[in-house]
This record gives sequence, structure tokens and C-alpha cells, in this order.
Amino acid sequence: MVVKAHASTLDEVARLAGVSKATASRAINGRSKVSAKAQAAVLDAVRELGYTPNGAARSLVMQRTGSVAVILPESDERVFSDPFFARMLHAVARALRERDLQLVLLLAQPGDESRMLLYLRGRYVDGAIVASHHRDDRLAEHLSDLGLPCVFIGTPWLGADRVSVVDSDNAGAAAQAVRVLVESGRRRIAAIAGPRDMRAGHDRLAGWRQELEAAGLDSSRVAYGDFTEHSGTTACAELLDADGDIDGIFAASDLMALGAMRELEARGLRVPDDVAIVGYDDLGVAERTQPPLTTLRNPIGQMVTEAVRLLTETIDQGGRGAPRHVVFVPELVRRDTV
Amino acid sequence: MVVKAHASTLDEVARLAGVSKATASRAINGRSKVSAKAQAAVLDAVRELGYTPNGAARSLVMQRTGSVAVILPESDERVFSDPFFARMLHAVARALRERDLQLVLLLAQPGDESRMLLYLRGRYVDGAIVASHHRDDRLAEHLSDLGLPCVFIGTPWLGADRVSVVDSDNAGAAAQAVRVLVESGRRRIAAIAGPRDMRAGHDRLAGWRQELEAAGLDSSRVAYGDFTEHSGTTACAELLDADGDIDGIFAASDLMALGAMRELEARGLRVPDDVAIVGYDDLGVAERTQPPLTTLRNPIGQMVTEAVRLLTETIDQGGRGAPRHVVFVPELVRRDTV
DNA sequence: TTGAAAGCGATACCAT
DNA sequence: ATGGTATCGCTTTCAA
Repeated sequence: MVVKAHASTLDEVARLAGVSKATASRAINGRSKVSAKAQAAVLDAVRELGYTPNGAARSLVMQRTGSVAVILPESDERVFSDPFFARMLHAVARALRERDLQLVLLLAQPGDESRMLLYLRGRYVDGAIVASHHRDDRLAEHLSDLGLPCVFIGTPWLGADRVSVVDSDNAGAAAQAVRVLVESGRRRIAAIAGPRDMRAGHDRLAGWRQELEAAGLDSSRVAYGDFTEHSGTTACAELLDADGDIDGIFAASDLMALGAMRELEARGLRVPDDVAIVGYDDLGVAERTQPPLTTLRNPIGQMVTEAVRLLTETIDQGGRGAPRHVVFVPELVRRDTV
Repeated sequence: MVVKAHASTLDEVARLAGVSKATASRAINGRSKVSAKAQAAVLDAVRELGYTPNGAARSLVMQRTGSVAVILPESDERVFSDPFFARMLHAVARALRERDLQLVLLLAQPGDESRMLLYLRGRYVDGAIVASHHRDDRLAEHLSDLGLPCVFIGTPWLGADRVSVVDSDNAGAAAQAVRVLVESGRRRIAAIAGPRDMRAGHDRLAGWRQELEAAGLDSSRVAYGDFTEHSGTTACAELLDADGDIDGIFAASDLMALGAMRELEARGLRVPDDVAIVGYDDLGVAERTQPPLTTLRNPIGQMVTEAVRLLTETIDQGGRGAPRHVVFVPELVRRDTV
């Protein structure tokens, strides 16, 4: 490959191969019939020149960029501390790779989403997946206005009816957790909830409360965390200080469950003998706690696969088509903490 | 704003405003003089149509995309567990924002960097910052071949002379750590090293060894970790099992230092009375250990600022200019573990 | 099968 | 200050 000052153009390739731009283009993209001879000549020229199509030019005429954005409307600390995102991105990357799409990650600082919006309106990507873990700043409305194909993972607080959404049944799963605890004979069941301004936190708490009330049990034992291990420890201490009689805990994340278990251990309380506990997520930590944690498996893989499917479908339809909503049901994973 | 099926073009804006495309473009970009009247008419039309310039078209003629890539040639688990990346991306995002550039994050799965390379060759970005935390797959050579402006944070194993690099003096810093330990009277100093295939891991160990030998001390007490807390615990146990007399430890990351401290505590060894310890990074954990950790501050902020400066400079020069190397010196942060 | 030419949607030069 | 027009690099009719 020759070292060149600037990237080579299709024109140069065509000239070197002794054919027209049209033929060169066809040979490269392989969509149309080209004589074996021309084919070879073009490919040689491409190699010789180290040619790669100019993305801007190609996008301009094709009205396609071949890349989709994943938008994380979160502070970077959150993004880089919650295993949820790692798992999700991993799945997204895989799904997009299969469809030959490039993943472009857009970190939207909570305040300055304007520049990201500008980027999206510039049509630098064909579509977007928004992991709306957080109460977001009208992102759903903005994207909907924009007319850019998009799918939300997790229901946004605002404008959920205007965009496609893939979610899991957080409330139903929490109810399931409560049922397991009740079946094992627990009666004084507390919740370590997630942040109130996050959909998942909100819905899981609601499910816990509803199921508890349906069972005629007290639903006043609540402490809030932020999904981190440390906050789980603090919340658990708070709970125990207020009421030493607690015999069951539902934690809205495995990390918080882990933190809670540390606190229980520090106080000499045994799991599950003295206090049973159910977590949420099953992203790896759950298997490694001592004892292994009973939890709800957040179906991230399924959600992502479906999200990418919906998105590419929408893109292929040229952005037309009504928003669609899909909900997956988390599965209870029985281990040894109940 | 009118809801439209497709994004509007400059042509439509111009027509609605009753001016030519040229004038409309000038009014929008504000580079050239436009009469107040035309200005207003165009801006109104823009608002009315919800117009945003088409990125592809603009890039094509400007030969600029207004976005730069940050490439992380790492598995996503690593990226999302090591606080180094969070801190770095935070700094990059800030620096780019100041220059009105869009950050595009490219996660290069260790195996499949080809599609990312294709993206880069397509000139979808003006330049790239590579956080080469890891032994990378000839990325420096590839990018250099490509002619795309780029800056590496951390010296790549291969082709470092062909690209610009910003790094910190890992070896020198490690030597500093050893000196502090020696000065406090320690003589049997062990190292908890990072992975051998990571530059930072390699260089820090080398610095430790060199300084120890210069002081006429034994440099055989080494255990390897992978920068995580858990690996620090394991490595520390390994070290202690092999030689109970250790009185000083240099850990190549704060996380590993933390893990080591947990192990020391579990064995009833007191820090710093029985064993002194120095970490590396100072990314937050160091302040919160018990007791607070003496460590080397990895100057991530400085490195990133410089990297972005170098990159934009290179971009502005049209990619010409020789590769440049800049090295920062980590600062010793004295706390209570020595 | 191939080539000439018409766009895609912007910017910028050159007159006016 | 403004408008006409060439241009960026590519894909895709339309004829031949």
C-alpha cells in the first residue's frame, strides 16, 4: 500500500483500473454485474491505493450512514459504575455487528444535551438507542420531534407514547420477589429501593408495595439507595436501626443487596436464617455473594436484541410506522438467600 | 415547529426566506456579513422549518466532521470497571466541549477492530484519541498508515514513534514510591504489579525493580494482579504466604492497594505499623481507604488536556507535522499508609 | 456490461 | 451584501 498525503478517491481508483467511476463503484459494492476483468482491475487499484469510500459522500447520496448511536443520558460516573451499562453495551455491540452497523456511543451530560441533539439532527447516524435508566430531559419528545428512528430501553418518564420502548416488568418482578419472601414465612419485609427519579427504582418499589398490601402486610419499611453497594449498606443499617425485627429484605439491585448483606453480617445476623433477602439484576455479583443471592434476572440481552431489531426495522421502513412497546418478564433465580 | 416527514434542506430555507442558498448559508453560519433583514428572514425560516444542516453534506465540502473519536481498545468489562476510563472520558468530554467538538466513543472489541478501522477510514471523524491502556493490536501503525490525526494516551507497545503520545512517567513514579518506603525504614518491599501486557503495569514494575536494586535491596517479591481490588487481595495473600516478613508494599493501582489492605487486616497486620503501602492513581478510592492511602497521582486531567490540545492542533494543520511525545510526572500524595 | 451525467446538500469563490 | 455556480466524492439512473 502506498503512503499518501490524503485519502484517495473513487475517481483515482477508476482511472488506475482503467474503467469509469460507475464501474468502479459497482465493482466495489458488488451489487451489480461487473465483468471479471473489470472486477479484478478495480480491486487491485483499491488495494494499491488503500482506498476506502468517503463516508460523507456516501452518506449524502445513500441517505444512510451505517451507524447508530447509543445514547446514555447519564453522568459518566453512573455509566461507569453500574454493571447494567456494561452488559447492555456489550449486547448492543454484538447485535449491531451482526447487522454490519457501527456503534457510536454518545455520552449526554445531563445538562448539555443540546450539542448531542445537534449531532443527531445532523443525521450523522441512522438511528438511536436510548438507555433511559434515568429520568430524562424530554429526550423522547426531542427525538420524536426529530423524526430520527429510535428505541428506548426502559420507559422514559415523558413522551413514552411517542417512541418505541423495550422494557422489563419491574413492578411484576418486584411482586414476585415479595411472594417468594412471603412463601418462606417472612412477614416483616423491608425494601431497599432505588432512586425515586429512576423508572426502574420507582416501579420496583411500587411492585413491592402493592404485593405487600395485597398480602395484608405492612409496607412502611423503606430505605432508599442509589443502586450502589455502599448505599445498600447504609440503607440496611437505617432499616435495622428503625426496626430490629425485620425478617426479609427486597433490594432493588444486587449491588445494594450485597451491601445489605455486609451490614447484616456486621451485626451478626444470618442470611437467610435471620433475614432473607432477594436482589435484582443477576449481572454476575449475585452468584458470588456469600451465600449466593436469590434474585430477579433483568433480561438485558433480550431487551437489547429486541431493541436493535425494532430499530433496524424502523430504519428500513424509512422511519415510518407507529411506535411499538415490548415488555419482557424477569425470571426469578433461586439461590440461597431465601 | 412544523412536523415534517423528512429533514428540510438549505434550499427550502432559502426559498422560504426569499434569499439565495448562499445568503442563507451565510446567515446561518454567521461568518460573513448579511443584512439584518436577510438575517432575520433566514432565521425565521430556519425556526419555522426546524432546519439543521445535513452533516454529510457539510462534512463533504468542509472536509471536517466536527467530531473526534475516543477509541478504547479494551473489552467492555474492563472499560466499565476501571475508574481510569471514567475519569479520562469525563476529562475528554469537557475538553472537546470547549472546542465545540462532538465526542464519539468507539469500543473496539479486541478481536474485531476491522470495522472500527473502516469507520475511521471513512473519515467519519476528524481525529482520534486512543486510550491505549492495553497492549494493542497494531493500532498505532494502522492509524499512522491511515493518516488520521491521532494522539495516544499511554505509550503503545508498537509503533509509538509514528504517532503522538501523551503519557505519564510510570517508572519514575514507581521509583518515587520505593524511595518513600525506603526512607520510612522499610527494607523488605514487595510489589503487586499490574498485568504484564499493559504498558502501565510493565513500566511501574520496572521502576520499582530498578529503584530497589539501586538501593541494594531485594527485588524478588512480586505478585501480579489485574488492577482490580480482588486481584490485590489475592496477590497480597500470595506475597504474605511466600514471605511473612514483608514490611512494605508498592501496589500498581489503588484498587489493588485496597484489596491488599483488606488482606492485611484479615491477617491482623497493621498499616502502616507492620506493613507500609503505597498505591497508584489517586482516583478517589485512595482518600477513602482506612487509613487513607499514600499514593501517586496519575495526572489524567493533564494528560487528557494535552492530548486534546495536540489533537486539535494536528487537525488544524491538516494532519501534517511530526508526531510529538509529552510525558507528565505523577505527584506523590502523602497520606497515612507509610 | 459499461460510461456519461444527474443529483445528494452544503460551502465558498467570483462577480455584481 | 447578494446570487450564481463550481465543488466535495459517491451512487444510480439512463442510454448505448
